[in-house]
Parts: sequence; C-alpha cells; structure tokens
Amino acid sequence: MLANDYGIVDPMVMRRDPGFPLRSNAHMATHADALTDTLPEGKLRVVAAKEHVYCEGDTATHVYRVEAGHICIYRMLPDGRRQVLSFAAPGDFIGLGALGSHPTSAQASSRTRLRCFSLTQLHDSARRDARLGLKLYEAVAEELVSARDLLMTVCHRTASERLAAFLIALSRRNHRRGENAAELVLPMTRVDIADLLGLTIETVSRTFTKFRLDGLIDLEQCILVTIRDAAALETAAGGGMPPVTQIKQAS
Amino acid sequence: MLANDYGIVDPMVMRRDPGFPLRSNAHMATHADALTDTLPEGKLRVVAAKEHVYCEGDTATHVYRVEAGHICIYRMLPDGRRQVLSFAAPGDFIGLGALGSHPTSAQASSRTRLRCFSLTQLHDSARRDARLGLKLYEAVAEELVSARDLLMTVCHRTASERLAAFLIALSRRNHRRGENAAELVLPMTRVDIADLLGLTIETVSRTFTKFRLDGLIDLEQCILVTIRDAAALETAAGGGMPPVTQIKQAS
DNA sequence: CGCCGCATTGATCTTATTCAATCTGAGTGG
DNA sequence: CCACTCAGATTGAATAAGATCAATGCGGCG
Repeated sequence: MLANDYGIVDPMVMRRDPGFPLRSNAHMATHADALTDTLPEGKLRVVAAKEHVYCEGDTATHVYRVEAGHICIYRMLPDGRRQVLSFAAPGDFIGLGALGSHPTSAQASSRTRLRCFSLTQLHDSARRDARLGLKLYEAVAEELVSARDLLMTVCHRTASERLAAFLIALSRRNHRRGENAAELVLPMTRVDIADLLGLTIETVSRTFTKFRLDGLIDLEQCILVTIRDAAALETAAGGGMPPVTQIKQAS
Repeated sequence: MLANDYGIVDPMVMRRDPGFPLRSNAHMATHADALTDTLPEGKLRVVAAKEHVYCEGDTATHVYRVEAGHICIYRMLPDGRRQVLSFAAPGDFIGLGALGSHPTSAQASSRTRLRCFSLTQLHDSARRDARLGLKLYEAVAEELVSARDLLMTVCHRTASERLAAFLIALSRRNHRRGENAAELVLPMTRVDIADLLGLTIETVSRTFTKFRLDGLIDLEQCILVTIRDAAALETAAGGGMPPVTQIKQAS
C-alpha cells in the first residue's frame, strides 16, 4: 500500500468526516501496488536503526517498498526544528514524488528491510506505458491529500486532540492489517511523535499521562499502548476533528 | 505556472533555506504549462466574487487556469474551522490532483476569469501520450512539496514569522511577475490570511500593526502593503525560518 | 555500579486566543 | 447629500494552552 497511515487512511471515515487526515491504505494499494507490478523485483536493502535511506537534497535514484521495520519521513527547518511527515510501515512505498532530488529525508526507526525499484527503470516504463504515468500521478495525488490532512490536524487542534487522533490512526492501521486494534506497539519515540504532531516531548508525555489517568489507555511501557476506551478516545480526538491518520506516507 | 505562491517558490531560496515553503512558479511553469500545450484551448468561465469554482467532494470535471482574478483554495474541518491551502493568481492552475472528486474547495476572492480544460480529454491524452502522464505526476509532486512547505511554516513558527514569511512570498511573486516587489496589493482578506497561517484575524491584525510600528512596512489601507525594510522583514521571518511562499497552488 | 538515552513530572512563563468594543469605508436608501 | 448599515479591520484586557527550564525516574549496557 501507499504509505499513508498518519498516512493511515480510512475511506469510510473520510465520508463521515470530510477533512480528516485518516486515509485508507487499502484503496491506495490499487495505485501504488500497480507501480511495481510491471517492474522487475528490485534488490533488497537493509538499513540499520537510525540509518538514513536517503536525505533531503540527495539525488533520487530509487523508490522503496518497506518489507519489514519502520521508516520515519521528515524534513528539517533551517533552525533545526524537525517536522515528521509520516511513518512508513511494511507495505508502504517511500521516495515517490521526488523530482530529481529528494524533498524529504527517510530514516529507519529500527532495522528495516527495503525492496528497491530503480527510478530510471520506472521512468523508462512510464514512457512506454502511459498507464504507469497515470498511476504515478494518482499515487502522488494520494500523498498530497495525506499531507494536507496532516496540515489540517496539526495546525488546528489541541494537544489532546492531536494525540488522540494519532492513536486512533494507529489503531485503525492495525485493524486494517488484521492486527489487534487495541494493542499498539509504538515503533517511534516521543520525539518522533512530538515532531509529527508539532508538540514538545513534554506535552506528548503529559498528554499520554492524562489519557492514562482518564482511563482512555493503559501505558505499561512507554512503547506499549492499550486502548481501554476507544469511544472516549474518539471523542477526545473529535471536537469536530477529522481522524488523524498520517502515520506513514511515501515521500 | 503551477499555482504555488505561498505557493510562490524560489529555487535559489530553496537552496539557501532547504525546508522553506517558497517555491518558484518560474521553473514550475515547465511542468504545468506543458499540461495544456497539447490540449484544445478550453472554454472561458467567469466566476463572481465569493462564488465557488468547485467544492470539496464535487466530482472533478475540469482543470482550470486562472486568467484574471484570484482563487482561494481551502478545506474545512468538521468543526467549521478552515485551512486555506493557497491563493491562485493569474497563470496558476487549480483542480489538479483530484482523484474522482475534489479534495479541496475553490472560491473566487474577486471576479475571476478561468480557462477550463476537460479532465476527460486530459486523461484521454495522457493515455495516448505517456509524457503527459509524467507531466501530471511532476505537477502534483510540485504541489506536494508546496503543501509540505506550508506545513513546515505554519506548524513551527510564531505569528510574526508566519506573516513576515507570507509577505516575503508575496513580494517574491510580484518580483517574478515583473511587478513592484515592494508594493503589495493583497487580494485576500484578513480572514483568508489568518486561515492560511493558522492564526486568528486579531493576531494577524496585531502583527500587521507591529510591523508598521517597527517600520518594516507601511499600511495605507488594509489592502495595500508597502515593504519599507525588506531585510528586516527577512529577519523577522527568519529565525532559521524557511521563506514562506505558499500563496497559491493548484489543487 | 554507573553511565546514558529516553521518558516523566513540576513550576513558571510566553504566546496567541478569546471576548469585547470601537473604527473605517463602501454601499444603500431616504 | 447625508444618515444608516454592514462587513471587515483594529485595538484592548483577560485567559488558557503549550513551551521552556529544571529535576527526577527508569532501563539497558558496558
């Protein structure tokens, strides 16, 4: 699927809440998976935790599909602040939409396996097969929607709403993948979450604690979140809020 | 050019400040203009001030090029808050990146003339001419960069920085168009600016006043901004800030 | 054992929002 | 021509949310 899981999207949700940043990998798969159907299976590449797949400004040579592990897509501001754009999970594509050089950086959160697809080949194929070009167009258009969803969520919501929406998005992604929707294993640190949601780590931490005290979640270890009251979490996310879904997204 | 003028972009600036939301219509023109080269010139459409070209959720039937006037591209949140995504000026395209239905709304700020291009024809052409599909891909990829630029600016900056960056972006757009870079005629209201920058109109107004008192700008009428001290404005925008440029962008 | 990275918690402070009033200018109609 | 109205803009005072500064806790690893 195309990477959009805060960047995680749900079409039904979009109907209900037009304007919310959750989108559905399921229907996006149609676009992104088709991208590589016609291409030879690329080489495997393994990146260690904290290692970069590519950096902002690097010449774009490949598109990657995450096989295992997690990739954090982000951009830096000149003053050193960071905006996380998405977290790519297995099945998601990263590196799409680069025009010459990568507009984002991609760093592995943990040891990650990637399948590589040459951009040269991709472009050659696109010149021969017009449908592939349209697929590329559609895949990037999906990412555009995802980026705007994130913008909507992060810029107009309180800390609680952002974090609640983020957790819901993770839960939905789990659900879509056939995993336990109530047991979230966070593949990212508090810093990553803070940089995604435009908060400080202190605020993220405090908000986690508040949710725990309010009985919305359990928090055994900082990495393990159990959703105790999904409805209340929805409400917390939701004073008119569009469900956050931008966890992972190609870039 | 492709609509990106807070959504206004400058490649040189991007080099200097990787991560800033200013982009260059000039080099984007190569992508977007090519889109319609091969198509029959479409019908002219005139929309009155406040009238919508299309609304979020509408079935997408056309792509439009602004001939005269200004179009405000925005999305609503369920709770009624609004995020302005860009302001399209003459030469900019709007409506690109729609997959079936429009993900955004487009409203004329003033009486506006548009040139219409049928999506059906565009897609037909793209199926025949693979290069057109790639052009579409590139145009949307540009918009993706633009959307992320806006995200970076709006989510990590103070009110002064956002407004300063916004004014600089407008100034650069004027410069690119061969107009006076120091005399800005704002085609949008305070509400539009506030909704673009993620602020309230009061804060926008106060910040304008502060800039005026600090001698950075003149403000004869609320619509007419004269830049008195461009360097200071850059500084105000810039505590490491990437120059805001997202004024207009296709959608 | 002690260090180090990460997370949590507390106290204070800054910033922008909110609520409220006033101001301005462009119509409109008498 | 002038009073009236209304939308948009400005200004002020109080408030609240999150950032910042600072300290402490926790767990893994050398």
